[in-house]
Amino acid sequence: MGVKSQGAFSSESRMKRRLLVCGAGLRPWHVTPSHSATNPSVGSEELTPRVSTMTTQLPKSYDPQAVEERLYRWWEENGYFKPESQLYVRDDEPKFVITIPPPNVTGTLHMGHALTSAIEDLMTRYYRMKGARTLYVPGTDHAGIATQSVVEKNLAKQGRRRQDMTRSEFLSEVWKWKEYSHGVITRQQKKLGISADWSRERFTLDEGLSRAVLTAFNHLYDKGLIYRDTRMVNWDPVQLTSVSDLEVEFEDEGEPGFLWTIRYPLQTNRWDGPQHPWGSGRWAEGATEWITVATTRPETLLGDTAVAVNPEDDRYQYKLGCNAVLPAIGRVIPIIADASVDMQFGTGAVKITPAHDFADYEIGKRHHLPFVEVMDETAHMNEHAGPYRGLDRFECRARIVEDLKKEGLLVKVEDYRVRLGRGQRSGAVIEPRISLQWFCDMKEMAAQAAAAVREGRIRIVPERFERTWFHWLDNIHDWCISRQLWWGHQIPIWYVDPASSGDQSTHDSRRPTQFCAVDEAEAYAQARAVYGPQVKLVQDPDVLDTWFSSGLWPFSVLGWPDDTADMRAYYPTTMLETGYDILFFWVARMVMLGLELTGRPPFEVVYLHGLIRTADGEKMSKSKPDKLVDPLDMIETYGADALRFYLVTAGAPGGDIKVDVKIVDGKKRVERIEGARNFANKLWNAARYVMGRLSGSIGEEETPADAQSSLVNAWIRARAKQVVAETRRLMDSYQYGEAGRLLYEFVWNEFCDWYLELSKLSRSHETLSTLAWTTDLILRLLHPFVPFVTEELWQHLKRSIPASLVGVADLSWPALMLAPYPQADPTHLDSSEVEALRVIPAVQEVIRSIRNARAEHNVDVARRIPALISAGGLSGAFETMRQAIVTLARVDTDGLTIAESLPAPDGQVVTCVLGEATVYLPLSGLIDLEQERKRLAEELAEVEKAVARSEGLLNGDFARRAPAQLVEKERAKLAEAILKRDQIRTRLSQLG
RNA sequence: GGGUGGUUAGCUCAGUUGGUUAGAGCGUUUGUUUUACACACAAGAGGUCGGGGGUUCGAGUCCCUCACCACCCA
Repeated sequence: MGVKSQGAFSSESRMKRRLLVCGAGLRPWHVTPSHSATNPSVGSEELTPRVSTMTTQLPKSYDPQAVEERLYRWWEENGYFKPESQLYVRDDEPKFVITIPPPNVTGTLHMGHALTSAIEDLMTRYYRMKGARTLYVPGTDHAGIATQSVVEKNLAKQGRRRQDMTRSEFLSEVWKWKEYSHGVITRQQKKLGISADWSRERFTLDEGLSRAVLTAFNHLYDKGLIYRDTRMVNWDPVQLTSVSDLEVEFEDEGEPGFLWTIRYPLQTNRWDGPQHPWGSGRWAEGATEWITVATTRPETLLGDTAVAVNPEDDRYQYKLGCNAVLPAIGRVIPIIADASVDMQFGTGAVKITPAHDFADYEIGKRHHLPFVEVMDETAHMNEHAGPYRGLDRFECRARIVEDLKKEGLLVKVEDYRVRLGRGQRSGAVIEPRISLQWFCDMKEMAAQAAAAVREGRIRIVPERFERTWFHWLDNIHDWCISRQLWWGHQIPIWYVDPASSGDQSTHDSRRPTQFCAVDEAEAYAQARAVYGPQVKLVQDPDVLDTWFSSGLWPFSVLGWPDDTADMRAYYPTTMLETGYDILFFWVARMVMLGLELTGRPPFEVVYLHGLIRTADGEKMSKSKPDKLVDPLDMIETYGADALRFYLVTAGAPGGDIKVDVKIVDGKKRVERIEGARNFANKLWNAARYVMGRLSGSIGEEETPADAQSSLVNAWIRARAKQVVAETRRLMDSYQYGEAGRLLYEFVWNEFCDWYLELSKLSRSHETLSTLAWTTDLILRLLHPFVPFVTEELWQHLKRSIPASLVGVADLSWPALMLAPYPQADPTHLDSSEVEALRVIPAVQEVIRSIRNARAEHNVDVARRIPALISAGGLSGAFETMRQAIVTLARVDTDGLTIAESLPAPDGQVVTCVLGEATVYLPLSGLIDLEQERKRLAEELAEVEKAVARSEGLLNGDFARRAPAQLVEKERAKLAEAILKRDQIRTRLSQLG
């Protein structure tokens, strides 16, 4: 049975050829090796028809550095990453479109980015090979705060400050940085081998994407979803900008701090206020009544406008309605009742600072309290802070505590864990601050986004993240979208300059004082229609939150808001792949904005990967250089394929990956990446062997197939079909790690360890043909995981295939990356394949048991030993496989006896009972019969346990309730165990 | 306070409709320059799947509960 009949695998391959667009003349290799088909002599004394295993000119081990850059350039220059260049496209395969999560142009990429790239490119290459029209859109994000602060830090090193420059001067510095960082990032991604269409690369501040931002803003503004309001926001006093809730980070345990308990004097009929100045030590002299509050932020008391207690709190009933006198300031503030006060916390009375605390802000609004701001934008105390004016907030805290003590107002100080919010980028302690900002109303959009997932229009993988998705969207807050930065999309709102509008109009509240437009000209047109030609406009100086523009990414990169060919062809996209840490930041916003602006979910599937961590499970950071792993380092050390294979197989979907780094001789080593590197090398050498066989094949092709090699070939074909089907199943259910591991084991443990070894026994045309066919298949299967080594080998295979074998595998494609992914139906195996799947494992078991016995008894590897196999129904099969047993178990050719039933030989014999078959190894001089008895007795005990277990199962409810198939299986198992048991018993009785 | 995930071999981790005797890599033990590969080959050792309870003919897998760890949200 020839290999050419593997129709199931190649039938698709000639579908839909298209002409190559460009670069067809380029070839992916430098050297032009000529294959001189030397035919080394075969070991003469061996009866085994062992054949030449000469190598080609391929180096003995895989050298990624010699391959990767050249191949990448070749792919790219030929346009193979472009969907237009695809040669294998199937009508029944839906398109596959994925947009890269645009990395920030803040510097370089880390392992998280490498993981992202590895998975996304795996997906991309897989779908491309499956015949889906495939597009992977690359790009970068301007990353407002993050990039601006990097550039400001760089400027600071030169002693320069943004504040001393004009906006456009500063921006030109940022653009310079952007160019630099963009170059670094794209180089890194290319080193990883991503098959992204660079001709479609985008940047969030591009002209096109900026227009998308303007259009989106205008749409939302016109719909009334964007509004400006004075509210309490998270203020970063270092970056000098507002930040959204999501950009504030908290330590779970809180940070070490103090809880200060302070008493405020009450106004009474005997004491109506301080008679002495603050700091005199006599400020509260004469006061008789007090109210005691606890706080972690004593400096804010300067802005207190009330003290609140719980209305249910009996301790304070009589004080309600009294007034307290605020230390330092002397302001008279009321004691009020509010149900939100926690009676258990501190003293049960809390100071209320409506302008500097989120909770107090709400209380302040409920009770119409004055809002007194005591800090400026840099978190220094302002003119309302009395004697503390000009001090930094922390310095002020120290001073005021000291003064309170001096005035006898400090009751106690306790250690306390404080939950501090810090800016995600700056690390500065966030200051709640009242300011005028732009907000986006999210309620309706969030409901739509939740519905899209609930109704299955968007699928989240792994599914468990749906719960957090719903929880966040169902509790959404309005989004503060303005940032007080220079780097970003300036808010498209123009205000009327009051001086230009005439006195009348400014008092006319029906006239708009701000205009939203897509550009200045349009804003002026609107304004002139209201105010006449003399009106002057000033654009809002703030920029939009970066996530506003990246929220448009899947459609803005395709040309939205224009009706472009790409929008029509590739939107909605298929896949959004990213880390779970930006599910809210980014994914949710894309879904909300996509639904709102395009009316469609921007993608069908959200695949979330985990985070890269150190061996201790911490986040990798530059502050822990020993545990930090640089992907470029790893590529240099192990190759891009090794890094990719590791990242994809290291964990499960959505699971974090801990990278365990060892430093050996000053070099960082990661064992698992090393393992992946070894795999690439294994693959390299396996293919090298195959190509050696192919190039040495002249003269071999006439050799007729023998029964043994036909069986072996049928076996690997059958196994390959099973593996192909399983790989596809796993890939199609996003279980890439499982698929990678499956292929690893198939290639290493079956193809290399058994099939290649067995193939050495045959010089038939069929064997060569099967070698070529299987190698091609394996390279295709593995290509999405390890694109470089597979492409390189495939190109060599293409060239080393002899004329007599052309057509065995479809090598006509210009590149492996453009060739079809294997397909197979493992339920349709021919009879030889079914037989092989039964027989070969039994042969493997025989060989393994003989090897095991040899090792146990320290038989010299070179020594050939006799063996007698009492094979039962397998005797025919074993006879067929005689040569394999002889060679792989190193059995003496003349000393191998195979029969249906054989008596145990006398003397010192090792017995391997395998079920149907029993192997006897006469090893005189090496066996201690007493020990042999003991070993067999142990085996007997074990098999008796198995028999008992099976019998128990079959006599119980299992036989009645379990599926018939399983019961049948169990019966077979029992039968085999009984057989084995009886044979061991017989043998033992023979041994006495 | 609410939620999610984790706890499987010395280490790092797989194990997706519950179904043989629970797997891999690394490490480890023994042997081997066997003509593709020492980044290798051959043969081993190593696990009461965090504790307890339950459902089931059958549980690493489903349910309850407890412990510890991590993360997310307030």
